[in-house]
Amino acid sequence: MPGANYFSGSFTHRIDGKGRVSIPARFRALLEEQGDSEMMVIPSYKDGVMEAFPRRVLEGIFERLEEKDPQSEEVEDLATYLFGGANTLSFDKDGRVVLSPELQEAIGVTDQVVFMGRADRFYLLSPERSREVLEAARIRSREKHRGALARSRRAPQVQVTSLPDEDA
Amino acid sequence: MPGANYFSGSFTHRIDGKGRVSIPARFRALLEEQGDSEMMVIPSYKDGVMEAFPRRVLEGIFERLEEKDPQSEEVEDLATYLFGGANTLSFDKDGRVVLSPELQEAIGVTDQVVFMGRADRFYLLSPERSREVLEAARIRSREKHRGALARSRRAPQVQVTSLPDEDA
DNA sequence: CGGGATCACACGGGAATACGTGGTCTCTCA
DNA sequence: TGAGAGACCACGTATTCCCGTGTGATCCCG
Repeated sequence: MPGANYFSGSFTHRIDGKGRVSIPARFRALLEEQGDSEMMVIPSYKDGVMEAFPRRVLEGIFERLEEKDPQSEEVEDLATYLFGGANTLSFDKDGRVVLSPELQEAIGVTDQVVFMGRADRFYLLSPERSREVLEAARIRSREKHRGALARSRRAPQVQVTSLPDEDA
Repeated sequence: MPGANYFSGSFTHRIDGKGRVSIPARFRALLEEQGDSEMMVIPSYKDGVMEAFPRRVLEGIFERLEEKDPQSEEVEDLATYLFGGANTLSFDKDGRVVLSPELQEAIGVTDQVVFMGRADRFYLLSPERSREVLEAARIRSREKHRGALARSRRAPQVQVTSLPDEDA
């Protein structure tokens, strides 16, 4: 898969007795493409969810904010949050990372984790939580953005596009 | 048909014991033209329907929205829905993808799938559902867009209206 | 205009490979 | 010396490759 730019898809993997999990091969490839054999993990503002980034992405987020407003309190807090709360998980030759007991507890997992792609990052969460998150996002997207998917760049002329959604 | 820009037509293909299906040659050609040997599949708002895109189209949808309003909750949700709910199906040298059992269940298929072109994307659904969707669209088209086809000089009527399968 | 040869494409199956998963062994550091 | 981390290995299943076959479509030439 040459040049996949984003993390996408959901993958459920097993945690072994030592707390190890395989990173989905596709995610791993993307991470390695971006540099190192590691990922940064910080707690999401969403409950029971951790966010994982390639280091560069995390640093990029910070740098962009800092440029805009170097000394603001907001940036201060963010820096503390990002770097203080971050965990660097480097993966071994087999492409696995170790989830510490604290990490596991934070997302309420014991023997399975879900890796859920989310554009330039991905989530780590429990299977149950993943269903909730996905379903909530789907419903809210549908309400607020009805047609967002339909409104594509090259709007077809004649065809069925502007039809009201059916399902019902 | 060199340079066809849109997915059009309906094709019913068989799912083999391993869950593989051949992508209609025309669709495949269009997909490869747009980049890689893969397609992104996400659940449609329509019930029992999956939507398939070239990856770039999906990414484009996201990027356009993100530019407009990077941190809004709506964009957050959409990103989660799009990327978390997506499946990347890359096709093999023979132009086939595998539909996971979950995918098959989501659209209620067991041994046959319909690929239904829809402009810049296409649908995956069961034969029965495809008839429903098509017929519903046809009827609503007629009500709301009465004359649309007649008015457009170049629009080939056949393409949109006919539509029993193009293949056998 | 017809009828045979050729080609493209959908489909099936066996073989090779990738990937997730479990275990062991060693090295390190307290 | 014991606990934990990391490297290394081993295995089974699932995915991908690769080749073969049939059938329908297309082309070609009489």
